[in-house]
Amino acid sequence: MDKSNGQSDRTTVKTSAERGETTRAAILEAAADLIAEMGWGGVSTRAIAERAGVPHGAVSYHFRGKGELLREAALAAIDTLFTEPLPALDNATVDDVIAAAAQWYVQGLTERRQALVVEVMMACTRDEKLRDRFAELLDQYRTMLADVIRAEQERGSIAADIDATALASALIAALDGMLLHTLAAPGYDGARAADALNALVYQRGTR
Amino acid sequence: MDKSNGQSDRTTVKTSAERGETTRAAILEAAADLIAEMGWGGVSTRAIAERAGVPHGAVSYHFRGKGELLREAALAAIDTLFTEPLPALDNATVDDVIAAAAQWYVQGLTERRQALVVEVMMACTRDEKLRDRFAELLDQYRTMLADVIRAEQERGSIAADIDATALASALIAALDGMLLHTLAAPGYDGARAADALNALVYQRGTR
DNA sequence: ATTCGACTTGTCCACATGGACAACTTATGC
DNA sequence: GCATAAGTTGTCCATGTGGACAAGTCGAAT
Repeated sequence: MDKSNGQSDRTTVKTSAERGETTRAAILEAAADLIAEMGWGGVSTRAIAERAGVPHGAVSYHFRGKGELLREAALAAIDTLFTEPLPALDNATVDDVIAAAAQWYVQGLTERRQALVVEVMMACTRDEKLRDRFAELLDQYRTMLADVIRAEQERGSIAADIDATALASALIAALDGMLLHTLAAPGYDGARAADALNALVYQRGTR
Repeated sequence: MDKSNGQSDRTTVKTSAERGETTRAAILEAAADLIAEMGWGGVSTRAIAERAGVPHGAVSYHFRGKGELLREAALAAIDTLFTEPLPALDNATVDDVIAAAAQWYVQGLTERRQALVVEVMMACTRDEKLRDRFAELLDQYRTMLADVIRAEQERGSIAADIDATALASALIAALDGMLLHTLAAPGYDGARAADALNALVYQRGTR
């Protein structure tokens, strides 16, 4: 992750520790890829190893088991996936958030990395450890969105009599739902749904 | 499905055809259960057979393969799952739909049958046949919701300058997203999010 | 130079999986 | 009655699976 050398290719010889870190990272990334591609339950450690370009035994060495590997890979991937497209949410508006999300869906339709998000949420249903750790992440994002909403309510662009936290919950759900439909149905027009959502949010504010 | 006898127990002897239909139905129901429980990729034909109370070989006999079985089971289950809680949408309001959905989520949190919906949507990502057939269903529901919205717009309870179809898309996504979060995060307050959604939809209408 | 420890690699195993199928039971049409 | 077709059941097999592990490689510390 945070190595200071330019070379990161697995074949480039470095210290043991560095080499280890590199293959470990490769395995994690391959795992995240495959979760999105095949679904949480459709991933095999062998497929992960193959995609990462390492022998199957390397997985056993670096991770305690499949569950731990998937959890770690998924949470790391989601964190970067969420942080990357929303770099500065400080002065953002709900409008920005919705737009960023919508654009992210469209842009990412070719690579299907976003499916990871839904896969993780469904996996949370069956994996308590994952659920606990993901809940933290989620709460964090919900709180951030609620703050954005409150700021806009003070500015008057969003009706003040709507509970900001509840609205944040509804909006996050709506965005994830749009992601879900975008992934599942080829004909789903996410951008148009996003516009409708925008219209709902701002219809009574002083634009 | 449409048998006229009261007895439907598998052990009760009936005609060959009836017995066949019964075990077939048992397999389908077990399959739908297990998809919701274990995830699309986590289901095995053996587990299905065990849950249905039939020997493993029965699955091979009644279905061409695992994929066909899962598809058929999932689509049938979803159809009843959607139709059942919304019996008469004819004179319904958006309010009704949101309320019904929210209540459905809470009620169903113990049995986790709703997870099936999300599992199917994710499976659509990887199964073209399933995607095509599910898209029809989805389109049907979206159209119905759009009609409800238009009716309310004529009555004036929903702002008329919002595109009904787009709003329907956004609302369905929001509801599915709320389902997703309700399933994944134990602390998620779906009812409150539903209220916020309601407030958004009706905030400018003449209640 | 030698030892040491971290990482790698290939192989092994016990087990689950999906699917096929032959041998059976049993209602139904003749 | 009896042949027949539909449904059932147990068993078999090739393949995939997760995990373990011993032998090997190689740089680092002494």
